[in-house]
Amino acid sequence: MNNIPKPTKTELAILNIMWTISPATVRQIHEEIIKNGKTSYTTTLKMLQVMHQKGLVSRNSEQKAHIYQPTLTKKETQKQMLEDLKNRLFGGSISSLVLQALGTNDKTNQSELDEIKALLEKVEDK
Amino acid sequence: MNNIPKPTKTELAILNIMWTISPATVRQIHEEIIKNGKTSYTTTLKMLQVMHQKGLVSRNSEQKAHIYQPTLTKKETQKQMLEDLKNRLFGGSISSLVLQALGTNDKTNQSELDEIKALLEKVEDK
DNA sequence: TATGATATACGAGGAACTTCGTTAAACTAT
DNA sequence: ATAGTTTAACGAAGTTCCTCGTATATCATA
Repeated sequence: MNNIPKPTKTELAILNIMWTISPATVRQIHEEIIKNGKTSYTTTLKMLQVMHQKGLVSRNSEQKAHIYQPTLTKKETQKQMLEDLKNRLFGGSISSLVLQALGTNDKTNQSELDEIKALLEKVEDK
Repeated sequence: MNNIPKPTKTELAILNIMWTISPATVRQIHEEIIKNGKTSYTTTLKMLQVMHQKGLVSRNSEQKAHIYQPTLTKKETQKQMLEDLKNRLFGGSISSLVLQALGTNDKTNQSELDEIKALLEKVEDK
C-alpha cells in the first residue's frame, strides 16, 4: 500500500519540528526535541525509522548520518487532519466546523478576520 | 483528577451515536453500531464501561439495563477537539485553521457561507 | 592500527486500546 | 420452581504506540 497514515501525537510533534528545520539528521531533530523534555537519542531514532517505514518521512542514506524529510508539507497534513476531524466529528460539514471554530474563539485579531473575509469572497465567487 | 480525556477513535464513533439516541441502554447503542460492521455485544459493553471509568459517559444503574449518556455535549467535544488540533498543528492560531479549512473546501453552499459571514460580523463587533 | 565518538539496527517491555469469551446475576415466562 | 433470555462484570489476548538498552558498523585521529 502507498497510503500515508495519519501521524500519531508524538509523530506530529516530530513533524512540526521537521517542517521548520528539515532536511535534517536524527541528531539535529533530537536536539530540538530535548529542548522541551527528556528523550533518549535512540527513541528519536526509532521514531524516525518507524515514520520512514510508514511513509511519513523520506530519507537519504548516502551519508553515514541519514538525512530525513517529511513526505507531506505542513499544509497538506493540515488539510488531511482537518478532513479527518470534519468526517469524524462534524458530519462531513466544513462550514459546521468553521462556525464552531470561529464561535469558540475570543481573540482573533482584525487582520486575521480580514484574511478570512477576503477568502470568503473568493470562495463565494465560484 | 476530574479531567475528561480526549475520546479515542472508537470512543468517538460511539459518542456520535449516543448524541443522537441517548439516554440509551447498551443494547440500543449496540444495535446502532452493528448497522455498519460486526462487533460483539460484549465489546460495546466493555467500551461503555471503560468510557464510564474515564468519565466520558455517565450512567444510571437503577435498572437492570443501565442507562448511558455522554458527559459532554457534541458541541463541547467539538470545541475541545478543535482546540487540540489547533494547538498541535496550527501553532495555536484559530484563524490559520479556519483559513485552511475554507481554502481546502470546494463545495460550501451559500446558506452556510451566509452563516459564516454573519458570525464573522458578530465576532468583529467585540 | 587501536581507541573513542557517533551512527544505525534491532528487539524487548510497558502502556493504552480494542476485541471477545466466560461467568454470574437478574429477569421472564412457562 | 425451573428453563431460557438478557444483562453486567471481568480477565485475557492481540494490536499499536512509545521508550530505551544493547549490539554493531562507520569514521576520525592519535
